Amino acid sequence: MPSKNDRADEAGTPTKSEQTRALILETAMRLFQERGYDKTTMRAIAKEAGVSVGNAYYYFEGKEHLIQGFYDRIAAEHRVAVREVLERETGLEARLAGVLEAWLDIATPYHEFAVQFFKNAADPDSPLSPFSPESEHARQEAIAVHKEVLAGAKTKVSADLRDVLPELMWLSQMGLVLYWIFDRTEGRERSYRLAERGARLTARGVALARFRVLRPLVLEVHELFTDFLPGMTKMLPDPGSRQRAE
Amino acid sequence: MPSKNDRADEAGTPTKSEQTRALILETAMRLFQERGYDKTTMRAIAKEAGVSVGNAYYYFEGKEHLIQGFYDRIAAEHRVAVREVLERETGLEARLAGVLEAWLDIATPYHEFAVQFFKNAADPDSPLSPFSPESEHARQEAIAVHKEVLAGAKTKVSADLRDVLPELMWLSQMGLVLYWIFDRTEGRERSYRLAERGARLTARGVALARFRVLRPLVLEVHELFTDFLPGMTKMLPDPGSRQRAE
DNA sequence: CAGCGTTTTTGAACGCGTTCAAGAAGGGTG
DNA sequence: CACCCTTCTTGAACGCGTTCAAAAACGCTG
Repeated sequence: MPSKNDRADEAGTPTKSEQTRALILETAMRLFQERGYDKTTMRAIAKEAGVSVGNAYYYFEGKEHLIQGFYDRIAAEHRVAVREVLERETGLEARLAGVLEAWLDIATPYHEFAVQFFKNAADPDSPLSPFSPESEHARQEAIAVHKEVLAGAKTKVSADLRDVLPELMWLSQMGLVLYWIFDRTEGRERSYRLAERGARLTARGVALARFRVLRPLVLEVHELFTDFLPGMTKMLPDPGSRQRAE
Repeated sequence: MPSKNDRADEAGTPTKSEQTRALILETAMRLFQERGYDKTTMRAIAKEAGVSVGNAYYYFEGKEHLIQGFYDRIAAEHRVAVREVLERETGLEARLAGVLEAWLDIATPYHEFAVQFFKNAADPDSPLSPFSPESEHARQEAIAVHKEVLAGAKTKVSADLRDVLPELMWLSQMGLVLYWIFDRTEGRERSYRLAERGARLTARGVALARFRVLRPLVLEVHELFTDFLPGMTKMLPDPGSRQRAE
């Protein structure tokens, strides 16, 4: 493993080790873009980067782990794009739609790899899954975006929903991503429409949540998600924790 | 490819070819159960079945395709179990919950392979995906179950919803399956609770759908799904666009 | 039965992801 | 500098899924 105590200096000069690691990662991402994931072999990556195959495995646990680079890149670009949207918009619907559409915009060039991405997401044991403990940080950041979407909106949100809604919105964003992966329409047109519609639906749902008739339904939703959402993040690896809420 | 015109006789004596095919499939499924998917090699399957590796590839396109057997098996068992439930129950909630819980019961022994399953589901190009054209038949059958759940229930269902609801219910069943795959609790306890809660939520949602305030929301949901659900099944393959890498 | 096209079967060979034992570089310490 | 310990690098070798050219078995027709 790369050493833990190298003079990394937080944004100082990168170590030799760090340079090698970065070189391998960048080469891999370039080749993935050029040839696609499957057609890019570990041997080719190593050769192109001027290192040995074994060396690539010294820095990365396996081929799949090299796509983490895309994940980080998209997340970073999304954070920037989101800032602009949230400074501009004040309505809940517009804010949510903006966030979702920004994601679609940014992810466009990577649509091809998204499948590979998702194959990992499908494996609960993979550290690359969005539900894995290793992704906890990224997941929390993504949820934080939705907290801000909600917090900055003029729309009043019922107290019941305020806690769970961001996680719910993140989950439905994952749903959108899933749809997008399967979307073969020109320019992912349908995904954009789904984002727009989904945002509208969410906004209207939130607006309606204060009506009396909806009380039981809102409660139901609330219970469902407080019960199962935190469970989702916690139920995976976890040494000996049992359920709490009834 | 195995010949198309063998004297299969619809439930008559199986051809030699069919026997070999079945032998390979059964051997594979047995070994998958005994050792798990990854630890079962194609060589081992062939050896155990007393055929050559190449022969296995003559009947099945690849290793993944051998898990289709589980898919069919679960579906068949589920149809039987569902019939009992639907004869017994009359309330929408109980019917839906029964159907979902029956699925969980039946799928229990296969939880281990579910991941593999889902990795295929994640690939839009894989014929094993529940969204693929090849799965059309199985999907329609599954949706038909939900149509019956709805049709046989005493609960009145608003006309708007009647058309899309079965597909929606199927989709949320897929969601449950996803949750179940990730569920590591003892006896998949949480999945059962999610099924129960989900059924309750659905039933209450349907019951409330006739209130006036909800008009716009219901319409929204309706439009969303008529727009995107049939699209989902139709947008994938398309006539001319077979491209599949060579 | 001989001849011939089709279906089925074979197993060596290929390409790829991954592992690992062995060696090279680096960097302290006396 | 000589020593040793850690970090890094190497590439041959392994196991597996998959392919394919060639052989065998089958089934039909004259």
